[in-house]
Amino acid sequence: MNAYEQVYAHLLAQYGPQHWWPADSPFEVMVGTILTQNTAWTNVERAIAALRQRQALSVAALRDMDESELAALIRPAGYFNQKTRRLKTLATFLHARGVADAPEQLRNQGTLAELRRDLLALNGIGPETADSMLLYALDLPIFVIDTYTRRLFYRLGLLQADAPKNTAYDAIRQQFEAALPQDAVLFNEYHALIVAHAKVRCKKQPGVPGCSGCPLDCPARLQCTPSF
DNA sequence: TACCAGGAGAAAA
DNA sequence: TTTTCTCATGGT
Repeated sequence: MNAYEQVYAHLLAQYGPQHWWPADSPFEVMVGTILTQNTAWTNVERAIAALRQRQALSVAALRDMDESELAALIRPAGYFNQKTRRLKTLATFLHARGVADAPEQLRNQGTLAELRRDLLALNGIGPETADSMLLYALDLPIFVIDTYTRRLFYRLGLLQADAPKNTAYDAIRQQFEAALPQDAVLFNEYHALIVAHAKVRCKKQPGVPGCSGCPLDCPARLQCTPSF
């Protein structure tokens, strides 16, 4: 068992299955990936709830909706003007691809690499958002790299350097994918567990060398000694 | 009050 | 090419 598999086993044992993504449909996942950009999930939930109340969680509804109304609905998620444009772009894309009624069918329209390229070409969809859609909405085996992933694996010494957010995304992703079986279910659970771990707050003696309060690194952002 | 939260794109250096 | 700025709300 390599280091990446050991970390996964550790996280799964500690936190259990996370059952991500928290959504009722693949399209809701796609909407959520945009709404959660640089935003706490609790705020996204408010926006999703408003969209559901308005029966707007469909490609057609988002395409047809007035921009000002859409912006008002997603206001709790922040960046509402930006995200309004991004949701409109996504809905227009899915409609153009002929999958407005079943967005999950997008997965049958090309290889993983082709679909990723097409999503990245859309304004407002970067690597993390595209990969979240591919993994959590389309069940395709691609590993999502986010801030939590970088921080945890840098602290564990499994990443060479704490690379800036705008660089080395694909290099880090490929490092994970090379070390693990190409399994969407595994990638799904692994990333969700990393997020679950990041949200935990250390309650023991953080900052003390050798602190055993955390199994991997200190979620309190302090310098507990990483251990397996 | 200041900072952070499941980023991305444009502008500036 | 790399770094900085902008977008914005809600919780702590």
